[in-house]
Amino acid sequence: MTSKQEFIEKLRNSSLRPTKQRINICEVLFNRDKTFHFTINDLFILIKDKTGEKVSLATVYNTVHAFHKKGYLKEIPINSNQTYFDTNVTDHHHFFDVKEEKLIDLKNEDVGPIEIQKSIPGKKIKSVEVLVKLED
Amino acid sequence: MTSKQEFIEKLRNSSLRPTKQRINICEVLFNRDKTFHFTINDLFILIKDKTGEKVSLATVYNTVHAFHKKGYLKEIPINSNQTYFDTNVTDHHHFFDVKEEKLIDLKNEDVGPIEIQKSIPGKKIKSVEVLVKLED
DNA sequence: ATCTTCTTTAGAATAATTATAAACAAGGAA
DNA sequence: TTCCTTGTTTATAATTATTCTAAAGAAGAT
Repeated sequence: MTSKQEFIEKLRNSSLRPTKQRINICEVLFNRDKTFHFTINDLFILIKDKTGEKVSLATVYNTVHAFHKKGYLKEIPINSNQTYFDTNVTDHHHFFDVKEEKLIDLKNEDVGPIEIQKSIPGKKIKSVEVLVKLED
Repeated sequence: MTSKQEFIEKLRNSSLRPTKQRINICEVLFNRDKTFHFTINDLFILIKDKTGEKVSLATVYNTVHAFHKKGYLKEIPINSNQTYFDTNVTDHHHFFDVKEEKLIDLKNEDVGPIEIQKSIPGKKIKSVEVLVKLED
């Protein structure tokens, strides 16, 4: 459980002004036990439901992108009509249940080390992500 | 090099009528040495350039989806504004050069075997794909 | 030839995301 | 505090990839 005050400091330290909207979004996103997978629209609805205050859709987009840029959110590479984000920014992988359009975390141990044996001159590896699609 | 006649047979065997448009698309997609990564829009433009005949955008969508369904194309999971497809439908992985928005194949040997140690009751694994993002 | 079914097509509809520009709020300086 | 600058929010419009629609056209069977 992170206090409102801690979110304010975290935002300040990232040179993001701690607005009411951003603090609300922080509380919805980061006051959780488990990792959270969401789309912008999921979040938009959740904010209203959980905080009782409405934040405009544009602000949700702005804030999620700002948090992503600062490294507080991770974008999950799937082809879906909507973009998925993850509050777990550590190195890890995903199951994607194609039928139910649901993401499930895979711990790094569940996948084992992945050694990339090829390299591209002038480029370095930014991330290695495994997506395991599930069917019935 | 596959002949037009062979494409016609391939289409018939897949219960897809061999129309002029589909044959043109086959020639653009499958008469290649190397694997080919593309977006619908890439392909739309290429068809005009390579065959001199225009195929409507809707038909390109229809055909690519039909080929995908039949297993002649693979969809590559990246978050991009456009969906990427691959003519290499064998089990393999990708580099994605984020800056240049370019895909590069990774052979299975370049990545090594991936053992998924976790399973979800009632679900089976459909595919395992690794995406390695590259930066400068 | 004729008929049925599948396919193509242009254009409209949809839906996610981004841009715009005006109102507003934060934080600093006086 | 009050003023000022800069960053933020907001509703709405614009953009863009993709899907839908319905009419015209082509394939294949009879």
